[in-house]
Amino acid sequence: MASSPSVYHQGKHNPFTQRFRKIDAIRTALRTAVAEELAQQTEERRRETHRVNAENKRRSATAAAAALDGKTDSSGIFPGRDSDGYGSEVSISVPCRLGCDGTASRTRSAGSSGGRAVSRPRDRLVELLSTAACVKQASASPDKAFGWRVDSGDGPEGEQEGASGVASTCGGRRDGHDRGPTPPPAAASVSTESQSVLASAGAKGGGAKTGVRFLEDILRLGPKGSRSNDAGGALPNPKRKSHPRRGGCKGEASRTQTHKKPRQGTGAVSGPFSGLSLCVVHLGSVTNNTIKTFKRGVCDGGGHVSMRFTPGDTTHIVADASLAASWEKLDNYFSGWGGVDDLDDAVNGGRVGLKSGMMPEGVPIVSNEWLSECLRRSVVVATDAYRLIPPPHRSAPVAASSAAAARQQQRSSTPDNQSIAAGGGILPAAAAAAAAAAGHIGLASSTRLTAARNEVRGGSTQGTAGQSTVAADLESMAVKGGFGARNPDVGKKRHTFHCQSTTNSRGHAVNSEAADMLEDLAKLCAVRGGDGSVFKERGFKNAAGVLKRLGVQITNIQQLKDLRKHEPQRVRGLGDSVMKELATFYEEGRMYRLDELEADPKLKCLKIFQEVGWVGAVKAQQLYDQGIRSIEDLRTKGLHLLSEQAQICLNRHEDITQRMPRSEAAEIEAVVTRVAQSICPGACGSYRRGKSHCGDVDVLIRPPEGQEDSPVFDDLIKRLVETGFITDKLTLAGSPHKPGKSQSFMGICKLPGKGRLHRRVDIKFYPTSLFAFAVLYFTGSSHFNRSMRSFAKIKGLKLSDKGLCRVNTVNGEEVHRFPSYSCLREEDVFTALGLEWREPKDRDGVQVQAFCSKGEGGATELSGRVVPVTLEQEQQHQALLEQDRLEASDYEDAELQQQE
DNA sequence: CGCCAGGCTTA
DNA sequence: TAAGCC
DNA sequence: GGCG
Ligand SMILES: O=c1ccn([C@H]2C[C@H](O)[C@@H](COP(=O)(O)OP(=O)(O)OP(=O)(O)O)O2)c(=O)[nH]1
Ligand SMILES: [Mg+2]
Repeated sequence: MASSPSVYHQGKHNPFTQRFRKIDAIRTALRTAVAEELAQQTEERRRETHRVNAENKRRSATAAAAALDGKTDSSGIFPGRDSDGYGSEVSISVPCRLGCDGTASRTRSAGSSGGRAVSRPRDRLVELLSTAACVKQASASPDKAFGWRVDSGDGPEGEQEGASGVASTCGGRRDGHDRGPTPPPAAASVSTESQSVLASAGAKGGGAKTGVRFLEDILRLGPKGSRSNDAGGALPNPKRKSHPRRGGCKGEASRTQTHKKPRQGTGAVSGPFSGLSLCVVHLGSVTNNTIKTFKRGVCDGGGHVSMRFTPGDTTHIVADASLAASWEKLDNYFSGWGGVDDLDDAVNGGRVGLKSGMMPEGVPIVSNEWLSECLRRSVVVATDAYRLIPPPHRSAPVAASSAAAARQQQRSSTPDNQSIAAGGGILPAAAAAAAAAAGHIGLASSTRLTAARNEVRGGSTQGTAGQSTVAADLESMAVKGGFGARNPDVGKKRHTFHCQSTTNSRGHAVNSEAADMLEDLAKLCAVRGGDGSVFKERGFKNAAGVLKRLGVQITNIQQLKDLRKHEPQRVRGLGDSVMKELATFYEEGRMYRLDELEADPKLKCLKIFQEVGWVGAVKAQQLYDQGIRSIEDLRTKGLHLLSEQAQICLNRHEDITQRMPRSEAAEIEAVVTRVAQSICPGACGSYRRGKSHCGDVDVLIRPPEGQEDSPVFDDLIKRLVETGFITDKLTLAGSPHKPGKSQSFMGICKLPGKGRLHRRVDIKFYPTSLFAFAVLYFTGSSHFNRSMRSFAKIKGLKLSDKGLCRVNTVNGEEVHRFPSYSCLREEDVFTALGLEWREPKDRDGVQVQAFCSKGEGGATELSGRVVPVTLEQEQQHQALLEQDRLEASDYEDAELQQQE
């Protein structure tokens, strides 16, 4: 039924925007004279700033040098320098508040000993984070390259002191073997960065192993398996029935094929490709459109093409040739994450082996070129020249930590939801501060947090749950098969899940083929860059979503045209441009624009380049212009063309382009929060939204109670670096700590032990007063954020991670900003905006609630009440309600708000 | 034809 | 200021 | 690219 057209996706289709602009002007006029004046001043200040900036620029190098003088920040990592005086005054003797367990005091001493050793934390950090050297070394010897230890001659005793101090504090139990049964082969050469870092750290005194032990201690997954907080680990997974997908494996693909294709019954046909049953891997340059083309050709020749692997049936696996270089991707692909952005098991209850489950031996893996050749010549060409051979050693995947991981697994939903009655929400800043001081910490004190976290959310176990379903027996196979083993908690099932893919019984399996193609189109728009590319990308993406959510299988362009005429709401977002593509799609199965873009070899390159972090459309084009054509080229001859961050990302490319299973994100979160003394709500981002796989881990840290200004963050990062957990720094902002300011670190980390991949991690710190805004922001999704901010905007407010402020604007330009409302809890922000609370899991761009809706595909019915499916609907609704009030009270509303 | 979130680092 | 990222 |  009522599908849920997204009112907001971009563009000013918001009916209230315009109207608001009028109000905007009026309101502005009505603001007090004081405000006006202030605004004026602000404007003046702004100009002044510009002037000064310009001047500074002129003084360029000299100025920069001058700015830096006095401090030792030669690396420039801490642009904040000492001028503010915080740097050298930071006390690190008490890094954080006491933990709740006995370890607190020990840790504390660790902190202080480290502090003593490093009398100038900032300089230390600078040194530790100095990547220039790392990068340089990296190209030389990748293995050790990223040892953070830049042996700038600084006090080695500082290092080791720190390290040994730390070690000793944890030394409560230090038994003999640290590393446990480390397989002898390659143990030395394979030593991870963290080890090497620690090794060098400890070399002078403690010995590497002590250091290593430290991290393991933090993790509590040392050899002895001493674990920590697990109490209710909730390991056993409720077995979940996977509803056998309905019918034929041929979703709509065949449907569309029916158009032109006389394609008839399967196997019986005898053609050049009869007997061929291909499993096509949707990765790399093999796109939806490619697959479609393959399908068309092979099916016509009597063969069969699927994206699923069917043991005993599949004769060949076809994958992008470039995957041979990064086998992890294939591995990951068959481990269960389809690459299909989490329709999410978190919601659907586990999609385990989306593609298949695992990958057995014996079936040849061939490059897509083979298939192209076959199609071109209409014969089955010999595969010899096209075989993709897996690397011989495929190390056994890490299974060790999975138990711990599982324990962590199910959290995500957070504390701060319990709605509070009235008064609680918005307080004047002063009152808020008082409240906070009085202990009324809105957003989850850590205890509250843990409690809340432990409650298992609906089907969230599924990461583990899903697979447990049928999985057992494949375990062995997984290991020897060499393929999808890496992720122990990913399901493996055999003949299960034959059909059926990304959606569950209900709703949106519909139109997915067209939708997928539109998404590819979106991607290519982004890759190509240029003016408005972001919006084109979103435009296509949005259109894809609209189509998927339509709830009706479209087989004919006329259907859409009719809808457009009679129920325009349902197809909002499908404009002329998209309709044109859809028309050809439904008529002949092609989107010309897509074909064209995909045929462009340059775009293929650009797309690949842009998979590297910090390489965007512009840089990619430059690289191309320089004759670079592949990642390999980039590595061999293009390094110097890349920014420092891009170089790092390139180095870690194969690892960090993989999304990680939720369980691993949980482990990473655990390390960070533990080192930080659990002063935090933990991971946000996709993790908090309950996704089964995360692109990175976004950890939020808050000040310990009563120590608003302790340098927790710097301390945390320092330790994570020393410990070898953080292997690379991408950006660091806001260090050293300044009261009331946020800080952030973006970098790369790696869990200890073999078989681990490097992962992207973002760590942020916000003062208590901003915390609610920070959690909201950092939890996302980005679409949700844009949407909410957009909503705030039409109400004359500006929402960001730094607060929610009333703003005065003139012609859309901000002219004055009032101080932020105070919101102590995430929920308060919703309230302040007049929006209903939304669980993190419901903050993904789209629908999602296949979860609660047992019943329908469209709007959700929950306890008799219709719940808006998208924020946009909510907005519209709210906006309508608000409209009158806004109009009526605009005047006083304006009054109501000024102090400054 | 203007707008599409807002803030931050790096070069 | 542009490019890139969250 | 879609919307108002
Ligand atoms: O353009 C953006 C990108 C991100 N964010 C916020 C929301 C997002 O959830 C959070 C973390 O960003 P990230 O890129 O990690 O996204 P994610 O939602 O965590 O997804 P992924 O699993 O890809 O990390 O930062 C934005 O507000 N705007
Ligand atoms: Mg993330």
